[in-house]
Amino acid sequence: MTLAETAYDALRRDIVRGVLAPGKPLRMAQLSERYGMGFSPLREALNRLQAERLVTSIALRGFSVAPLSMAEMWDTINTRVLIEQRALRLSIELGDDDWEAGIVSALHGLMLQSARAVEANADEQKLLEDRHRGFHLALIAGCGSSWLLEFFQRLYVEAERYRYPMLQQRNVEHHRDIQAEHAALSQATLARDADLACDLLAEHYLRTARFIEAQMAAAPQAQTA
Amino acid sequence: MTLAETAYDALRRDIVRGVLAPGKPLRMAQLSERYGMGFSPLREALNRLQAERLVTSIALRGFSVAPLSMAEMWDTINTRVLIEQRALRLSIELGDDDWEAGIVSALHGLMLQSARAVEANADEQKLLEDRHRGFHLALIAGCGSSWLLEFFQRLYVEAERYRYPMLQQRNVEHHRDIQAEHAALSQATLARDADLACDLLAEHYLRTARFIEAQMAAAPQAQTA
DNA sequence: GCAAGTCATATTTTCGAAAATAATGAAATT
DNA sequence: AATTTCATTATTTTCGAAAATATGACTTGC
Repeated sequence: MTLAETAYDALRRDIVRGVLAPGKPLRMAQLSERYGMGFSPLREALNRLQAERLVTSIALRGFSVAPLSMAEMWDTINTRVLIEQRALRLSIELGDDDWEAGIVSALHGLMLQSARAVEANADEQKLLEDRHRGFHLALIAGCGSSWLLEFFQRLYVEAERYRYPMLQQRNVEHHRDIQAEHAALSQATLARDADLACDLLAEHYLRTARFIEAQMAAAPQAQTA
Repeated sequence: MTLAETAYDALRRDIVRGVLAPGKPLRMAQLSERYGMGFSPLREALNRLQAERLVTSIALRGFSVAPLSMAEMWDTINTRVLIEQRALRLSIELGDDDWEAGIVSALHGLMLQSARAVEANADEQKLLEDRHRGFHLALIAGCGSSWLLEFFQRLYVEAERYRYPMLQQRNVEHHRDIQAEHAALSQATLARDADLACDLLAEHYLRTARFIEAQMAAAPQAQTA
């Protein structure tokens, strides 16, 4: 892997996890020391991240971590529902045996990890997050549209920034609820019931959004610092 | 404007217009001479373009112009219809006086330019293209969603790559048809008839796509070279 | 004849310094 | 006291060369 790719991954992770707080200016000298490399690979990573809206920049005044806001969170969730409902319908219509197998496998992996993650360390957290994305990706992987899949990835990362504080929670009941939703969603999808699956998907995301909004209202400084 | 921004604009224009053919490898030394600058600003531009899918890259093997295909054109058009129909419905629901004024103004400018562009030089072509994007943007500018607006921009640029050969045509009848569609679309939107406006929008894009497909079948080497 | 290894060349990637620009603060002016 | 000017410092942006890696031709052994 090149240094630029290393920088991209590291910056992305640190931004999503809030280690680099929203709005924080990213100075080249500082980043160079933090990640142990010269300016070139860092600029390269920052430019990619800017195109993905995780970073903002003004010419000759440098980069900073993109800010967060409740309005943007709702926009992200609503757009996500639009994109994923369409992709899910297409997958249900077009999906083949491999697509079905992918869902079963992803759900299985997610359940295993989810059971373990309540008492988790950082590595297990990351694995759970990967499996979670893997599951939602598996649902729509049969849609046949590279644009829908790309927009899914973009919106997933953005949503992850808002979801991160929630992931830190070790609430057993909450984990169990989410697992049940995943199972129901997977079941409706495999039964090729598009209307039901789309409803469950929307409800799944809206529930999360409402939860985050409530949490944010209680402790707004956590993320929008 | 920084050199990196200059490079970004120039590369983008040359890719969209097919001056740099799809699939063509982009060698740093070559680009450096062509655009009269060092590697740094070029890499910066290429990274942004890669994130926007106008350019592909493989680590240590450099960049190349992203390829075109009929399958991808249809994916682009279909996704565009999804995004813009949603954005149009939201605009019709939420749009204020400024939004309405923007549509009237954009349509007016487009008509003026369109009448002139049949006998056009390169500058008028570019102005027409800007006005065309301006009009479609004006229709959905009231939607209140930065994600929908960003995806609109992304898909517009991609579609422009396919549409470019068509733009070269000096067919008066064809221009008149397109103008009529724009007028009808604008009218339905301002009348707040969401269902009709969405139908007209979809038909507008599908007609273009079918036209391009027919043209491509007749002379496939023009773009997919 | 053909695969695997080896060297020379072409190309990308990275660094470190120089150039260009912005931010800061002190002195001068109104 | 407030504003402007100007130098100083901090920071980004760009360049040119060095390092790292890929490519392709050529040889060698089978």
